[in-house]
Amino acid sequence: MGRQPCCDKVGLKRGPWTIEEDHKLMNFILNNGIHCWRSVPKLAGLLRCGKSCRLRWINYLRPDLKRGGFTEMEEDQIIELHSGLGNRWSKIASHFPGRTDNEIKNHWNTRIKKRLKLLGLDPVTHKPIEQKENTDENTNKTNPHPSIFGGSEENVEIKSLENGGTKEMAKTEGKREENNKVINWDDTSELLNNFEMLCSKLDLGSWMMSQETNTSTNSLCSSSVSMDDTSHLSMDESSYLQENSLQQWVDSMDSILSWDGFNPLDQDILFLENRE
DNA sequence: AATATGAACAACCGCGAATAA
DNA sequence: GTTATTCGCGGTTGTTCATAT
Repeated sequence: MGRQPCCDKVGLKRGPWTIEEDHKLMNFILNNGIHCWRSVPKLAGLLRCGKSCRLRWINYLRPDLKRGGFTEMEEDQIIELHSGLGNRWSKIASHFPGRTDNEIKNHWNTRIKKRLKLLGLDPVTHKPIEQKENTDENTNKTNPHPSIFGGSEENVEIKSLENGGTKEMAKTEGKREENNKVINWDDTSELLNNFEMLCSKLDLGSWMMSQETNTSTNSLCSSSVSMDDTSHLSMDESSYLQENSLQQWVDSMDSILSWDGFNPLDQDILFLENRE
């Protein structure tokens, strides 16, 4: 007898998320927080499994996500961390606030790996490929994870790929099409950035803190969020600003994400109104 | 213009760890 | 201590888009 599936998959939706689903999940989590992923889809009115909701939130909807291509500095740091940590992507991601383990893993597999190969380096061992067979036995005894930044021979300056990041940026900032409905992703990105900006000044810290309290052992995301910026606000100020900016953001998201035939989530709006 | 190929990234799957009962 | 449940992680696959032929 094998392991039971994480959820009853009968009647559950799979594949790419629609804007409406994103909207529902985002609204639910911002209003209620996360207590149990398994119950999230049911309570949020989604035909998805909890695992799928968690992944979508962590990798795509989290307000503190940093989008866009990786900088040269970030790439170098990833390579260095990988040489020491190996494929522990969540550990690596914890060094990059706003980046997800999935994002870093994808970037590694599609770009950095190739770069290292072009430079004659083994992406797994970070050692020169030619000398791998000859030196494996000796080097493994002394240094199992030699960094490419270590010895003079291996101290290779890693340059970004030609046009690095530009394609990704173009893609991210371009149009996003789902279910034959096209929206301008610029607007949503901008909105998320605005919210992030608001959060950094005012409220995200409080929200995250409430999540930490609520979820105790459940970590909300891989990356850590600084609480320092919220410390100067009194509780009243902070919660007032939090509710207002959150309301503004949710309202803005309503207008951006809405399309013909899309019904606003009355329940969620009602919930927000009742909080004031 | 049509087709093939490759790159990038979102999403899924299965496993192990942590926790609850 | 054992079993069941849930979560998080890493590997992998599927889909979309851009570019080459």
